[in-house]
Amino acid sequence: MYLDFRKQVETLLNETISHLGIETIDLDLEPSKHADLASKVAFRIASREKKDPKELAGAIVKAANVKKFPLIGKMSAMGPYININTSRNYIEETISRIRSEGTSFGGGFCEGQILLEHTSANPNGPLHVGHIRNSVIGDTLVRILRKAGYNVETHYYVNDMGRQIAIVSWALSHFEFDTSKKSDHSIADVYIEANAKLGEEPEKVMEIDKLMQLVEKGDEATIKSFSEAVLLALDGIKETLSRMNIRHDSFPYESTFVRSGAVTRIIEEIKATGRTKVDNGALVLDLEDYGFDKELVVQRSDGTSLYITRDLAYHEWKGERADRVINILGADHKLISGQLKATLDLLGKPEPEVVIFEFVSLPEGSMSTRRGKFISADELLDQVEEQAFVEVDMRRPEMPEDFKQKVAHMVGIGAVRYDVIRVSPEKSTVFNWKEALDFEKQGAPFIQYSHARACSILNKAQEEGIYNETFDMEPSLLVEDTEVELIKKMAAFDSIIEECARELKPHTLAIYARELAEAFNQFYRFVPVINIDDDKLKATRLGLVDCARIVLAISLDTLGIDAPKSM
RNA sequence: GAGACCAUAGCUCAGCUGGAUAGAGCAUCAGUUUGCGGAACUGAGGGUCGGAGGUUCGAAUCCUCUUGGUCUCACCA
Repeated sequence: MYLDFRKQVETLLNETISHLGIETIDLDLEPSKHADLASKVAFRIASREKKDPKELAGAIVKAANVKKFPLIGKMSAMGPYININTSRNYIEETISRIRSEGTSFGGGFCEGQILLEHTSANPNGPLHVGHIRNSVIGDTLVRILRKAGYNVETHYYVNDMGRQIAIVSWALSHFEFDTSKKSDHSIADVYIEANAKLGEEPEKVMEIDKLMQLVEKGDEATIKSFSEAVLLALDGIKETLSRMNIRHDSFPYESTFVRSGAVTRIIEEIKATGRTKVDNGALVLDLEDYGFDKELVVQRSDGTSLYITRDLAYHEWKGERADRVINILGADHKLISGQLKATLDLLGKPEPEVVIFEFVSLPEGSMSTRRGKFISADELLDQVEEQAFVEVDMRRPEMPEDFKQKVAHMVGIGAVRYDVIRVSPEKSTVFNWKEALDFEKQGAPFIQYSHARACSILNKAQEEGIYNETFDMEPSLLVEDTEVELIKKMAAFDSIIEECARELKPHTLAIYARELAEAFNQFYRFVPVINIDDDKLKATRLGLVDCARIVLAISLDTLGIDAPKSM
């Protein structure tokens, strides 16, 4: 809704400025605390034409034909700033749209095909608390982009032929596999054991190299043993992801690009650029003019492919199938993804948009699956749900066990997801048990609570027969400050989605959802809803509660957090 | 050693392409209608925006230097 208002303001200002005989220029619009939208365009014109910005702002406001635009209310100049407010019509239109559009409110303004890859952790163990930052950022972006209107396909790119997997496969034939545990955890056990062994007896590394060559050549037995190892880990990983409301549409395997011949083809293309040479038997590519000092190794001296080469083939494939290709990657991939983009550019192929997130480390240092130094996602989720159960039990002791468990799950997962997504990806963090288990009052539970509260109010009203979705509302009766604030907040939802989708910054939505919940709580605190005599006003306010319920539910859903009807 | 990213209130963080008195939450302190879910609401205190220069009418935001942290610099992924 806010996007429509903004568009009208843009049209109005452009018309007005050109009417004044001034060349069009960046309108420099921004939301402001002084108005629903503010323009700094007077500064821009002033510096170009050596005029007084205050006078210009005044002149523009005076010349503007506001009446033509139904969503625009008051427009005024405050010094050099032009402040624009929404109209009463905007408020009432917002209400009627939420009621008619329901859960599709606030989205659907973009179109196109997107391929988004996230998580893609090596199948050599369970997801740990660092990996889930990738998963949560990725999945939230997927939900945001879908809400915006894109058709999004999600990928988990599976490394099924790298060195790590060769080690896992080797480990499975040398060490005991514990079938009593979740399979991804048992894979980690043998992987850690194998790495320790290889450290003690370096001559065994040759056996790993041998396995890699066999796989690359297409040796059936080796391929089968690799893929068994991968599936064991992947099954466990999928289970963890699904616990966090995350699922991928497809799991492309690295090996398919080797077997299809795509890797060989792309190596030929790279050679054809004339920028490669053979160094100690390995094929290397010069990317110095892209700012990379060191040459990029594209093929090993024994002829086997490398991660980067397979990834190039994968990206070529992705680029042919989508308008936007997005990857969520950890900070350790900064350099390699830069090299990947440079190489794709060199080959004239579309480059992916890369979202990099910084690492989550432990107080004692960085995490490592290989060394067994990590906190698994499963462990975190178990602990958090357990703590959430304690909280529910404390507040709703009379409720049955399965209710408490269900709520504890929703609240626990919500808390973890919210905690990850509220921080912008470029901040590195240190994992801390005490903080992880502390249910921040204004985090996910706060938003979920607001939703449950709205549901419960409506439920009560329906039982008493004083409200249902078809009741007539009279939006003109909604004039209290807290009511208007709540409505404006709901109206802004589309602009938040638009911004998150454009800049790939999901944390803004987390903040928004919290503010929306806050606006609802304030409204409900200050304005009587059920306990009033005026039936029309009562139905109207209940209708507003219903709208808030809808937008809270959409917001939570877009964050991948369950919206409980009661908690 | 080189490069990239980060540094804002006691703690965790917002702050969009430089622009109107630097914002939230947590924590602390003080309060709240016999009124609808108190996992709620109101208010207060708390900041040399790591440091030093510079560009600009204007800098938390841009440039340079500097300090501290994270990540990277493999024929690993």
